[in-house]
Amino acid sequence: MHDEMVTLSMSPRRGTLHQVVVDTLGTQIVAGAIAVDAVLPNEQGLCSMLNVSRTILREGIKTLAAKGLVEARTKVGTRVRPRDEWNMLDPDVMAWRLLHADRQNAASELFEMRLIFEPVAARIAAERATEADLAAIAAAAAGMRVHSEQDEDYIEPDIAFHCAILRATGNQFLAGLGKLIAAGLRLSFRQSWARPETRDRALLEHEAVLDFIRSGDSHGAEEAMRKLLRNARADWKRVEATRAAQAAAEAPAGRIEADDRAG
Amino acid sequence: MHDEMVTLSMSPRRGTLHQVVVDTLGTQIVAGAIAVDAVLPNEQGLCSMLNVSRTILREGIKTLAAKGLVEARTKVGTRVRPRDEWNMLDPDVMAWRLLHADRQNAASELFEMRLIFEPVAARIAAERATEADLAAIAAAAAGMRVHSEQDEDYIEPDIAFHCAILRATGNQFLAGLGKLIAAGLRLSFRQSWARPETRDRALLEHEAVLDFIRSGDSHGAEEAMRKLLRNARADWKRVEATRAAQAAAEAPAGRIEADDRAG
DNA sequence: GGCAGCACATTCATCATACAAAACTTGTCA
DNA sequence: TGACAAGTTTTGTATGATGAATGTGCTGCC
Repeated sequence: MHDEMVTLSMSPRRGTLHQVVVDTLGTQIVAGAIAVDAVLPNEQGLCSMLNVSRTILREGIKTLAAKGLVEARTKVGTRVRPRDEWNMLDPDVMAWRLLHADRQNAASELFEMRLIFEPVAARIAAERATEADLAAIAAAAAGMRVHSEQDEDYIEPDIAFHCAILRATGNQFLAGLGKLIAAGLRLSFRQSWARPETRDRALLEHEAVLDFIRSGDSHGAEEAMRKLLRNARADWKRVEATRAAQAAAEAPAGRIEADDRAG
Repeated sequence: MHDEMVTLSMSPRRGTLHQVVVDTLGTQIVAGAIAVDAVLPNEQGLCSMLNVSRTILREGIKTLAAKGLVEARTKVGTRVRPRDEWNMLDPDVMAWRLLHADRQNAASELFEMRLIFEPVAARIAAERATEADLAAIAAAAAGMRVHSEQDEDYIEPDIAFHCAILRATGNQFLAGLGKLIAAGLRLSFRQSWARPETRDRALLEHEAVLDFIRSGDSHGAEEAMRKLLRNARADWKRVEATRAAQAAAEAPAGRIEADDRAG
């Protein structure tokens, strides 16, 4: 029937068996290890591959179907849907892209998205934010300042800051994008602020956005957020380039393998 | 334990039992008939309410969990998650909002989203669109012109037009927004172009966007798309106001009920 | 030889039952 | 009064059986 073997590299990640099934299959599909339009092995086959019962397998398939990755049809089997149909805005799908495949593209596209809507969101927040919204944004900024020394705890208030602004727009679709940003920051942009001076600059930029929003200066808030994101993207690109250079130096794929510890 | 009874108004919609479970529970949750933070009846209870086996019920719950609506935990039961956690960008969740609850808010927020993203997408498309992208956009515009007489067939090429532009950006997150727009247009904005002159104007506006993109005029494309969407939103608001007035006239909730057939 | 219609086989859809594990509650004991 | 342990409730997991749908191939007719 289908020539290409589908082999699954088991990776028992999180707790429940359900999660293992979803993560394993989701990762493989997003990474392209199971090609688009390919038919998965039938239920019995998948059960023995993953060492789970049919109950669990089917629940996992239903979870993937809910995210648009697969479609089960009687007699024909469970087929991977075309990429256009995937719910790219689903946090899990994005996480699979960021973690196991397509990392650079996904991160770059996420920055492009953020540059489109976050400045506008900051502008709207400056116009509409309630006292409670302002308090939430201010609290997040304060949290960033408190944790600006240790880079580990720095990220959560950063996420909270951006989510609070999105929520302050009152638009639930915009607020929903916060989950994408959170996943992106947690999974991919940690290393961006490894350097203290980067964190310091980012902190000031965040506080500037807060001030503009608090004073109701919508244009200022928009521009401040745009500047913040442009700089964050530049930081990320620099780190990414460094990493790529290191990777190229460490694993030259059979080419010259000396010369890499020069100044 | 929890005082508030959870009663389910059965509504066997689409084909499979799984769909019935997901639609029924999803609708009730989004509509607020099952409150946030409420615990659903246990599996046995839900099974008898919905007349399905535990297998099907659990698969449905897993689908809802994949969209962030509920969370099942041993011993504590299946709880409706806070609204912030819902995947508002999931097409199904948005469809439930548009169809059964919160229609005006959802539609209005969707227009705000579109006004943020689509003009920029048109600009990017003008810069990056490949020949294939241009062909797809042009074909959709042609389809609109062909079907500009019958308002039924008008909507699909309209959807295709906007999706093609989003896809032409090469950004898969932006492309993912296409599914939201498609659902919104299909479910909520049909009546906007009931009048032929509205369709004619919209057609010209779409063709203008196409021309700007084709000629690589990114600024022009952005502005043309913005104008298109502003007008579409104005149309929708007018129709919505008319509908609201009619509803108020027809069901005056015990007030005066004559005087409504005056010129 | 080609095409239409029918039987078949495969696959998911659904159901029923049983046991395991987890967590909140309660009761007991120090 | 506190902590610890047992019990009960709920979801998690496994298994086997039956039903429905559909692609495939065969058969027979034209």
